[in-house]
Amino acid sequence: MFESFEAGAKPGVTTGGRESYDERLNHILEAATNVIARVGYGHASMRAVAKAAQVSLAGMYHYFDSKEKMLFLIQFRTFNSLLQNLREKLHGVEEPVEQLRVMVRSHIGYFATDMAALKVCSHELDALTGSRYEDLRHLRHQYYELTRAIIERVFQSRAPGGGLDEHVATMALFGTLNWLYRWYRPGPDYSVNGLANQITRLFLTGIIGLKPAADGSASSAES
Amino acid sequence: MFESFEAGAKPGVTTGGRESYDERLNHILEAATNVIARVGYGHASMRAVAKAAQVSLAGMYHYFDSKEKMLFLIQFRTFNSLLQNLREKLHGVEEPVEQLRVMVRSHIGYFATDMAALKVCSHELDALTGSRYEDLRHLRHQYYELTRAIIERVFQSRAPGGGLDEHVATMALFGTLNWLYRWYRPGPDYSVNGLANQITRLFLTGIIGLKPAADGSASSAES
DNA sequence: CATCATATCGAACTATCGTTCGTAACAAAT
DNA sequence: ATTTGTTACGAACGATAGTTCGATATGATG
Repeated sequence: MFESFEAGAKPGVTTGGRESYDERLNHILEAATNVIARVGYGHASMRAVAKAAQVSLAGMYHYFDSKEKMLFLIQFRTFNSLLQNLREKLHGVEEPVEQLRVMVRSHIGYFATDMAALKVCSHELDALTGSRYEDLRHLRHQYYELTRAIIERVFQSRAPGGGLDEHVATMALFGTLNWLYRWYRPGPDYSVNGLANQITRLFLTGIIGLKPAADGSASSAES
Repeated sequence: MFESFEAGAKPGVTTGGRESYDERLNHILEAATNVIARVGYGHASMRAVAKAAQVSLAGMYHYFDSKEKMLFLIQFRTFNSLLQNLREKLHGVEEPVEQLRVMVRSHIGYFATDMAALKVCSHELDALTGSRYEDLRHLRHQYYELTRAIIERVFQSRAPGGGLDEHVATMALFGTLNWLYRWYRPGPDYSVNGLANQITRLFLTGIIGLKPAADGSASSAES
């Protein structure tokens, strides 16, 4: 289904250089991520990426065939670790509301760790084409299904027959989370956990709803 | 404060042609909006816009100095009418919760009317530079302040001392609304009013909160 | 009719884009 | 030492980008 995004074309490991093949590729992709996050994929020239990565222009084409493949690698790796990250943190958590809190905190935490990568994944969704677009869509769909399943369990356990559309609710949450890159900068004002608690609570009970009981979620500050 | 975005450089009205200057400009901007919404500002070439508007490439530069100015005109006009639209619909509505409902319905309704324009305004926010960016930021800020004031009134009237951050709540709502262009297509499944009611309710009372009784009538959320 | 500003266009200019080619440096293997 | 495959780069290519220029057509004005 997926093309293996690095095996196959991957050359033998070079032990002599200071960096291995994978390390070098990561280094270039990281620089590319920052450039794309700053100026957008369309205006991010390969020359600018090469300069940021301190590699020659032609030298980059040793690691990927094209600019679009470069973007694909960035998005694929980011979405993969985002998904894997969420699955790990969800492990052992059974309570639906707590699963939702874990999901929100995981997403915001990942965003805080690598803002540039998540911005590229949120903002440049349509830049890929053909099979590369489909592969990414498949990954995104897994993330969507995981989240929607949590929301459905919250519905069933807390508000059966509530009348809210699960798809609308899920997309509303993704909208809130994917819009973070436009305004949220982690810092003392809004810590990751504090913001995650606020958004979770907002999504659960709204701006005039009751505060959910339990949970060590202090309203103004977090632990 | 603003540069008048059409006066000053506006030539005299030509009465002879089939279209006036303004009509012609609108026609070109409309075509440009559709192209940019489809392929993104970075990949939308002036040649593609010219072809879509059925104008020669050079002929477009009679209506604006540059590609960036073209994008500015699109965003400026869209945000202006979005803002004016909201102010009109808010006229005479006093109840905070109803004001919020009007705001959400107005935004979604505008989106349904001109999806391409609102997509361009949501997605190409950073493509402008310098004073043009500042002018747009000022407009967006007005829209933000208007919405935030409504949210604050809802807080005060329904959930005083609730502990939620107004800025977070406002940006969460904008995230939900600005993300619509990625998934929402108006139709029989989700009508504008239906979706607006769902999102308003979700924002007010969350996915497990109480359903607010009917419409503007007070739903006692205390206890 | 002559004049003038507006409106429009074909063609070309310059810059920059993504990409490729030929080649040199280097490490490991023969 | 020679071969081989990987890594890296300077230079250039063809395509396309935004923009400009000069000319033409047109309707209004005197």
